[in-house]
Amino acid sequence: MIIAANGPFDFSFTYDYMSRQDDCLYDVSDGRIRKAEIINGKRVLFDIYRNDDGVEVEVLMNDGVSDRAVRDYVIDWLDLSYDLDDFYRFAKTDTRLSPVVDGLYGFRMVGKVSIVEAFLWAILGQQITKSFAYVLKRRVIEYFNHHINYDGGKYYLMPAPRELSHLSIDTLRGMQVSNRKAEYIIDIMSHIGEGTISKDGLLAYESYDEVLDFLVSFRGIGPWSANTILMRTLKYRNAVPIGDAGIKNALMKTDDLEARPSKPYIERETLKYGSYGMYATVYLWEVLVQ
DNA sequence: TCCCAGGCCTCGG
DNA sequence: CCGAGGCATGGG
Repeated sequence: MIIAANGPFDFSFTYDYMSRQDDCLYDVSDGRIRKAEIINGKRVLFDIYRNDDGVEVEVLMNDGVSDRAVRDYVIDWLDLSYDLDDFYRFAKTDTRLSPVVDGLYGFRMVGKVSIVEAFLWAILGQQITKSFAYVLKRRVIEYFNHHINYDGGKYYLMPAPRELSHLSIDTLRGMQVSNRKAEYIIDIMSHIGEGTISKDGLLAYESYDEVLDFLVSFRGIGPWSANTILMRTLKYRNAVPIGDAGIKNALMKTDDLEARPSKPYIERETLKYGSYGMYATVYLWEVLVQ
């Protein structure tokens, strides 16, 4: 199955980006990204890899997920439906973004389709280094040991929200998750398990402001966490995680600042990007890569 | 030792 | 509404 993008897409950037993460929910090797997932309640394992017309998907194991559902999943995951040229037209007019997008033609945001994963990551990722956050994520997911075995490999699946909400504080503390984060995870996952929070419910909101207010009403979800979810999962093109350490460092570099920029500075500079704020953020993060 | 990591909550003014 | 302090842990 071949999927074309709406505008430019270069799989090698997706591949490089994913290679730099230490995410236990996919494997990267030999030009392929392999992922196990539960779609519509059924397990599936598939590879994605470069194709001249976009990205090729090869299903390796399937409990009955339709091709259409796998296709929609990949489009969502790799953000293939977004009109990236529209962003580029804007970026070329901006002195800060113009050099940043140069050399990254066809780089797209890697999304998080699962809200369970998105909330878990938003909480675990707070304050600590990304590499440590990935260690914590791995510990939580490996604890449940849901996986698909294939060709000698083991491919992990996200646990269900109710499984996560039934974890004890002590179990999470044993994984070196902080006390407060443990509380947040258990609470949020019980909301997802009960349906108070659902992807459809979040997608049904009319405006950015409304869904942001709803998200930050939960303990443990602040502006940064809410905006990471708005970006990667709900695809709000104006979402920017103000206060993010990566944005601070990126702006310090692009704007040649002596010190780390203040929150008002970041807010002012990213707000003017409007509906391009999300992709501006995604590209600014890349200036910190080597 | 101190500061920073893909922050957030609580509390005192 | 705003700023300070605490939280957990690893790395420079």
